[in-house]
Amino acid sequence: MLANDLTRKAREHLNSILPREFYMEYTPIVAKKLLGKMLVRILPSGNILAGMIVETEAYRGKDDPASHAYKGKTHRNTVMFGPPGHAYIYLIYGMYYCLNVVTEPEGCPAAVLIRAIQPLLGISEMIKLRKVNKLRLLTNGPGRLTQAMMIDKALNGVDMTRLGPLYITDLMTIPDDNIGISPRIGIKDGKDKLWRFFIKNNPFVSYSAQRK
DNA sequence: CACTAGATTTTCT
DNA sequence: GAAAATCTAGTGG
Repeated sequence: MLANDLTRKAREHLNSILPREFYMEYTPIVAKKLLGKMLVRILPSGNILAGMIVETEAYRGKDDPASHAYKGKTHRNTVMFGPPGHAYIYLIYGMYYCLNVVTEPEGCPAAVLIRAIQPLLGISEMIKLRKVNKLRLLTNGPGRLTQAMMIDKALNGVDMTRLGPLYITDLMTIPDDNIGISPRIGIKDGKDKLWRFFIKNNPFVSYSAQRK
């Protein structure tokens, strides 16, 4: 789709918020369904930032050794045990934040990590926040997109099914043919599970070698 | 483009 | 005290 058409479509869908039921299903299914949806961030200044989700990973509970919830509830992962549709945000490697959406019914710990987006609205603002000049490096990684959208622990627990500082809307549905699947990135255990999903050949997917 | 060392600090054992 | 769902900047092809 042409860049101009995408931008117009983004503006048209700013208020088509995904309902809580969207997140109730088995997490890998939700992770796949989130491709093509739009992450929207309203800054304290009122500026609107938005981008299409192009890469996700599913994390579950006690059947998933890669998950923060594998060994039960802790202070950090409490949100994962709560109702679906809320933001689970944590600090990784001492300096970057990762954004997840909680999935599956309350009490069943699980979430989808949003690994990359394609910038659509507020791009110049994102460039200021990230201090990079290359468009491709703006939001092609979990730590990068949170920096570009001013997302940190202050937003942990936010309900993303309501209008507010952070939410997700329906932009489009990606056909199965255009979806790539692989093991998750950056984990030690759980590499046998194929729970990473991405839009094939999209330049904003993290790691160029893993884009097909 | 491919590969990698080093940064940095919360979280849990 | 060790590990961590990462990124940047450096080297070399």
